[in-house]
Amino acid sequence: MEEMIAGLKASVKQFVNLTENEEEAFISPWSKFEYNKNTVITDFGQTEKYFYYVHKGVMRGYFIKNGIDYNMGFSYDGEYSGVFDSFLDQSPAVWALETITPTYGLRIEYQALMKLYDDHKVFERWARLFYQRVLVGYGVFSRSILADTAEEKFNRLVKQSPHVLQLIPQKHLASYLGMTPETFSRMRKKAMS
Amino acid sequence: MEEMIAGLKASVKQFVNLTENEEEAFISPWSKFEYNKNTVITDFGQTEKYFYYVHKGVMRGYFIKNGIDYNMGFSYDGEYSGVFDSFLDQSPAVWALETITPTYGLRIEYQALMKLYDDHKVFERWARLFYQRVLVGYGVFSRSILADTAEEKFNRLVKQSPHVLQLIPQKHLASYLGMTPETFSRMRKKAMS
DNA sequence: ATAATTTCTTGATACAGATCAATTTATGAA
DNA sequence: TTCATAAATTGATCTGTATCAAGAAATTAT
Repeated sequence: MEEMIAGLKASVKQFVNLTENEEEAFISPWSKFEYNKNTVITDFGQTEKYFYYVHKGVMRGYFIKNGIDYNMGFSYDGEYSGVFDSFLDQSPAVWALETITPTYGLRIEYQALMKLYDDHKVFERWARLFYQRVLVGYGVFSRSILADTAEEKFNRLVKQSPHVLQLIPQKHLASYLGMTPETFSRMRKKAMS
Repeated sequence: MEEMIAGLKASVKQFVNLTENEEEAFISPWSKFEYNKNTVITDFGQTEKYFYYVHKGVMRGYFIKNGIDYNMGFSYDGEYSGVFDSFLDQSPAVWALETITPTYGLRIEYQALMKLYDDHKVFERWARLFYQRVLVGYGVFSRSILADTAEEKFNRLVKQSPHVLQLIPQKHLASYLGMTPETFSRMRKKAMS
């Protein structure tokens, strides 16, 4: 538990510095969560209740169209997670969240986070900076999706996050890159030779 | 000028309420800008100096790969614009911004905006809420790019923003949707019949 | 361990959308 | 207006990736 809290604090301090008071106010509303692998955390149509800090594990955000499963992104150790859009305006989720590996960490409820924003300016800033960073990541991703071939997308993934090839089933990585598992497998073979 | 300021105020008030003091502090650092059509505002490699409020006109964000021009998005009347990632960490732009139509509005310099954030909590909140909304939009866009056919993407665009077909050259809309101008034209023909 | 299920690989074929090319239409300038 | 340039259309062809299919490898459950 102490280790998780230390991790959460460290993640916040990437963005802002906290006084002792602020640190205490920040930590107290978070509670522990833990899920087995392949467990749906937030399903389609549910309203996202929590904002997650993933201490250990991997989650995937995904949606389904015509029975096909599309991954929008993944959350790893030390990152934040949750169905953002549903959480932000407390509306039904149009995409879902589930674990890929056993996952545990800390989470905070909507009202408690709103109270943090209300009570302390520094958390507004933290959130602004965090969302800004997510936005930059989305930009990188959408430029790749728009302009790169399957081979380029595969090579970029391997270069930027080689570890995910062991962590995440290839079918999920494939849909994340906008290709079929078959094409992903072929690109993998090609890259090795 | 007064009309533009009113527009800027209205755009802020979509997200937060301002006291008279805050309103005054907010408005004063913005200055007018105006560009002809097809004018590069921020080029690749430049550092984005401004955050823009587009009062009237259309801008496009784009990048070039292998000599091909890809549009990442557009800004219309009453919206914010700028090369966000470059602006946020004051680093060289990896995508560029230019006008499509004659465009004018208001803009604020990086340091002045940082000062607003420092001085008034409400502007941190405004920015947080604004970036959150942009993020939701990105999600919609990337789900469409990942899972929709050319025909579906075209139909979605027409349904959601029919006016852009008159405003923006088809070649730009085509690349935004991840297809060639030829395919865009064919989808257009198909949709009419 | 062994069976059952799922994931991954590999080959053959199909097709949506890209590319190439030639007109037509629209936009802008002199 | 008329000319020049750029954008859009349309047809013919090509190709990267999807789809279909079947076997191999890896996981998971009993």
